[in-house]
Amino acid sequence: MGRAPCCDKANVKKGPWSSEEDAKLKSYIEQHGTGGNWIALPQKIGLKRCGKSCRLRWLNYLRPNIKHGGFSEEEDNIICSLYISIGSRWSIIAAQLPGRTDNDIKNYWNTRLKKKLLGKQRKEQQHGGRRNISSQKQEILRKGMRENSNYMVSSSSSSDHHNNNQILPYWPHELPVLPPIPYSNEEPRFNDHASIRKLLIKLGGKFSDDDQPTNEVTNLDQYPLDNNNSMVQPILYQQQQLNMLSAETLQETQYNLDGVNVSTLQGQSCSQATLEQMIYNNTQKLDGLEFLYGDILINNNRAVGNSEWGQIMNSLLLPPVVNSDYEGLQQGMLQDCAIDQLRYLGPY
DNA sequence: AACGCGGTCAACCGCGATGGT
DNA sequence: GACCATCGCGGTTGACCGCGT
Repeated sequence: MGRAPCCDKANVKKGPWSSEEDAKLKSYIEQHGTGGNWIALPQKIGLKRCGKSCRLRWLNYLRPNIKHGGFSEEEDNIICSLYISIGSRWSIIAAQLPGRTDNDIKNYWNTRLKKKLLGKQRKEQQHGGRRNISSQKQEILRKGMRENSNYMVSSSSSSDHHNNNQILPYWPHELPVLPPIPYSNEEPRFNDHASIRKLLIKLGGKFSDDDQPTNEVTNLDQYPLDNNNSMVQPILYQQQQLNMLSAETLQETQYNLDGVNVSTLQGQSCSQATLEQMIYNNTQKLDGLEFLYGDILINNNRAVGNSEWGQIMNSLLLPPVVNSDYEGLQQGMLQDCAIDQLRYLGPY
């Protein structure tokens, strides 16, 4: 037995809205509000529309202070950065861009930004992209060795919000910073969100077409470097970002660890060992987490894609990173990360 | 002028989440 | 706890438009 339809399909008008319908809906909501029931609303005002359709029309078009089109470079970068962090959660991304709707951002991403990304990647290839990225990374590593030797895990304590912001130069300060979260893809493909995100990370998470050298830092720069092992940095970065999250944001976005909502852990007493184990078990899967490790997993998980995305991703692959103790390191990092997350989430 | 094609975007659809009973 | 109605989200569709041939 299927789900009952939300409205009588036969008596409901579909397709584009007329100006009369718009006017009816707008004036009613402005005077009375939605009444907390979208399904009943169209009958109340004599619209032959589905309640869901009314809601969508209001949210995406009629609502006051809606902006359409004309995305700025800064908005591009925000969308891009958030996409790296949280994936295709358009509603959350839209919440960070006043006046923008999730539908708008989704359309903008699918029709423009993704292509912009492709174009930029081709440019990189024409300029010897693979070697460029590699050498750029090495330069960053060297720079990190010199300048960030004091960076320690403890610097990610929740009291360091201001310091943390300093490593996100183009991130508007009023915006909550969302952490990269486990991203599950049972069968990773090159044209899926995770792959696009990896590509974005490789490209620095920015869409500036500017080929001139700038002082803008890439996402690689955003990971402060540890002189012991640079691979730790994305995880530390994740920790920092998580620490910066407000409890409200966490609850709103409801990050899950193997079905356990992180937000529900707040205020609950639970043994450290149990929670560590729980998070550790989750990270064992590694599906989708690979973007947190940059090249390491990409290279350990080499796949041949026939799609355009596949070719792009393959072109970006770097020589394998040799790390005999990778697994141990990884587990240690993840457990440390888990412990730090739990510290943030509350006493245990 | 007619046609085909690709890009854009408003709207639809289905499903999971949520809240009330 | 089960059930139901509704909400909210992300993916997809299809109408429309501009451009090239």
